Amino acid sequence: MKIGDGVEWAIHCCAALAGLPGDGSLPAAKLAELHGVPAAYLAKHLQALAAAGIVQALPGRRGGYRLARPAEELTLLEIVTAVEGDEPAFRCTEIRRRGPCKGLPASLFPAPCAIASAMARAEAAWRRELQATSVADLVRHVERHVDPRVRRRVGDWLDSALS
Amino acid sequence: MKIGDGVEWAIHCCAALAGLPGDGSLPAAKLAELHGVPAAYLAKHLQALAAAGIVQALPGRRGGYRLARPAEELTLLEIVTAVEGDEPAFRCTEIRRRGPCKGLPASLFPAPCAIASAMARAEAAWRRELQATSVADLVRHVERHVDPRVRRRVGDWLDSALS
DNA sequence: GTCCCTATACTCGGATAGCAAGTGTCCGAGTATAGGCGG
DNA sequence: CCGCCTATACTCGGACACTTGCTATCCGAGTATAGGGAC
Repeated sequence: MKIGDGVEWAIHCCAALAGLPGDGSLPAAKLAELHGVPAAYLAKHLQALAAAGIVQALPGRRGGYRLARPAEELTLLEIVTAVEGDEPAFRCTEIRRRGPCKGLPASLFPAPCAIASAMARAEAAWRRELQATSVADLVRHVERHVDPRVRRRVGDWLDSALS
Repeated sequence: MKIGDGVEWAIHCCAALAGLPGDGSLPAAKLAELHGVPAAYLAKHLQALAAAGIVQALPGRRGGYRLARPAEELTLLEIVTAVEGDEPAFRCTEIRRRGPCKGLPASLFPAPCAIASAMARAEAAWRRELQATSVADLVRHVERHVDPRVRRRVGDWLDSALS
């Protein structure tokens, strides 16, 4: 089980966009430079975020990306789902119907497999926890717990990038 | 994010072994036939279960696998961890230190990244839920909610396999 | 009849190919901007 | 001086290679069993 790097990049990008002043936007190349990741590949994930309605792509010269909705309403679950897909990690292949039970009518297996149910419960708990954190929470955490010198460094870089 | 098929097979195998009478054992080939999966590949995952101390491999002619511990003490989390590995799905690559913050001393980043913390909380909730279900729970569920005709079919097959 | 020995057949275990999905990259379509031109 | 037009430069969007890890398979090492033979 492995979560792709794109998820981490996407969340960091959303947090950065949420920290921009006013309705400022940032192009993919700048977001990649800010996080030190390949620009072309990050663009791929930003497309996924745009398709999911999380960020808004502004075309043209001075274009870029900005959050499509307030950071307060944007949960980590939405970002993870947009990048990784919405199908569950565990997929029951109904192996209980294979082997000696092959050929038995499907009506004999009404309830879902107990294993699939348990795994689904676990994933639901995982999603619930991700939904409890919003991008605004991340921004607040940065404002409170990140060293001022780091914030200053990032702020200066953003000023030069936005000009 | 995707969980390999081997996890589903491993849990089904543990449930089947837990349902065996007395200290009976079942070889990998029979477990594969019972579940309709490739025997050689299932053997690979059974090795992982044996290495983790979940099942016990009995060598020799009449050998096979049996549970190494009581089904009541065996949780789904242990099985999933044994097959998929114990490293977390989300791994923070510390991209906050790259880009314009590159070169800043590491002492400026004492607390873990808020994103990594949130993802870790979600995974902890996932593990907690998996730990709440034991293999014995699965067996009980089968005894209560699975159609008697299905249980009969599997029981007959097991009798012929154990002889 | 009992014990021992040997050959066998079956088991697990690790080392070896194949494939799919994630990873990384590129170039083309489209648009807001900046400058130049005409009025 | 003001408005319009055009060329430009920058943006996003989708199509194209590559690498890692999961999927699938095989053959060799080891052992309990079954049978036969000697006592």
